[in-house]
Amino acid sequence: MKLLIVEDDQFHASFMVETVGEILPEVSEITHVANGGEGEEEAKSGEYPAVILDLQMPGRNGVEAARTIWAAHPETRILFWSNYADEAYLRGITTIVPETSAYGYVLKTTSTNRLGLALRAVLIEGQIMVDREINRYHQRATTPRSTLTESEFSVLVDLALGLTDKLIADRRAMSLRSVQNRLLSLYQKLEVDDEGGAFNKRTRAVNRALLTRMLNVETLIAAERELGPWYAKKLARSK
Amino acid sequence: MKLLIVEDDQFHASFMVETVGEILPEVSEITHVANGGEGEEEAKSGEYPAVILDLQMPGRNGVEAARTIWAAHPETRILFWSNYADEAYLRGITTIVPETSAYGYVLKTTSTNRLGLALRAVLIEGQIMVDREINRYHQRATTPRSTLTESEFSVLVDLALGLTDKLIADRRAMSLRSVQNRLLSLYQKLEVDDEGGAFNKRTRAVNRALLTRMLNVETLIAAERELGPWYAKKLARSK
DNA sequence: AGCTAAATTGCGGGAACCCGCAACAGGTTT
DNA sequence: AAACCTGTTGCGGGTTCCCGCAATTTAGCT
Repeated sequence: MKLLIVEDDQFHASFMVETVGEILPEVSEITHVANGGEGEEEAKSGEYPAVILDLQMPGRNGVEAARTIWAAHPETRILFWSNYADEAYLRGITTIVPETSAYGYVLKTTSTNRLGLALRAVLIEGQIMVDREINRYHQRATTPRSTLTESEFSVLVDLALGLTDKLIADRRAMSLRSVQNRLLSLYQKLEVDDEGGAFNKRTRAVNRALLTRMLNVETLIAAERELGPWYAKKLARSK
Repeated sequence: MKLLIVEDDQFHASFMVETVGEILPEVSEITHVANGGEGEEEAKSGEYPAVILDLQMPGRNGVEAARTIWAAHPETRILFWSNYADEAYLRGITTIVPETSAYGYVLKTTSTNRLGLALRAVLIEGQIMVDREINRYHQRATTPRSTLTESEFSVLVDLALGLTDKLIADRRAMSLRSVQNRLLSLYQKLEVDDEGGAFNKRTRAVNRALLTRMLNVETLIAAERELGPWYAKKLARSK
């Protein structure tokens, strides 16, 4: 079985190569590339039933790479690993993972034991496995900040891109007032409080989302790339 | 000579220990801790003339750790190393480095050669050394986006914290209109354009600053911690 | 001291934002 | 069928933001 490793940090890459060598005798050949673009290129061949993807990389990040890989080969099993337990990543992954495939998400700080377990479970057995450290964010109803719905999240992204209410309404195909309602519930869930005119709710919400790792810069970069074409088309349409 | 290494990634830490062992025979003893808080604690003893600090760490980050270390022992030589060439880090460092000391800033992706050079130059010779990849950001007048002044930057931080114009004016001790002038020049330098009502300049500016790495989340976390006490005092005052 | 460029502040108004109130639709429960 | 919960939309007005205009202060230079 051939395995593709996409990882820009050479120390982490060599550690991963070594670990896989020890734990997965099924793997006959390991290819290692150092960024998302090369990873997509390499995976295009369809020779890799299993891929390990770093999430934060210069250029195209892991989620974007996964999207194009899965678009061409939906059965590919992908193990993501990352420095951070950002909810934004998990959200990005779960919305693009195909039914037919398997994925995993482990932190780089996990023990070698748990990493080995994930390697086997996801890449060999085709299970879905998410590090409990990450999952913690996803479903703790105990905290005041509850999870966002899908539509709330997309409005949050647009907000963080710096769009006006009107343009968000346009993009997400809803009325202006609905957008503002979404924002209202966002403010509540992010615990954004006016405090008597001390805070600008709009930017404060972005701040809270970033600090709670509900949103991250990589996601914004990717979102910006998606916004570009849409906006250009809109301009052409309105002329 | 005793050396303190503060680094949360174990692979990077062991690589650094190894490299130092090879390149700096002057170092007789290496202590390694895994986060900023422990680093400050360890450095309090004053036994370390030289420190190597990772910048992004869970909990207290490298810039904050450096501040407390330098506050107690201003002659300490500190080499920062980081995954990212964020202008925000460099700005944070240059504003706190004491006259009597030396510092360096290298990327984790630099060659072992250059890293060795920096180790010797900064920790042994007491020079100041900044990776050219980072310095690039600092002083390229050629790009449309020119560098921010100190006061523009502080307004940018407050903006990203989600404060209103009024509160920024209060905090930075200037008039409301001045704050707005600062914002105006910020918008220009960050190339924030209204585009006929499509963008909210406020959030768009934060977005641009984050994507160009002029600002980063770690800086925001630190800024939030500074804001807290001031705001509490203000509330008490106004009562 | 005197002159000029740059920065600071006040004023005013148009636009966007924030949100309470209220009407309405679709789906679920009783 | 009636009550109910959730999500969408319009309207109105109070607030903040954005910025042109103009007067004033500060900083830098001769």
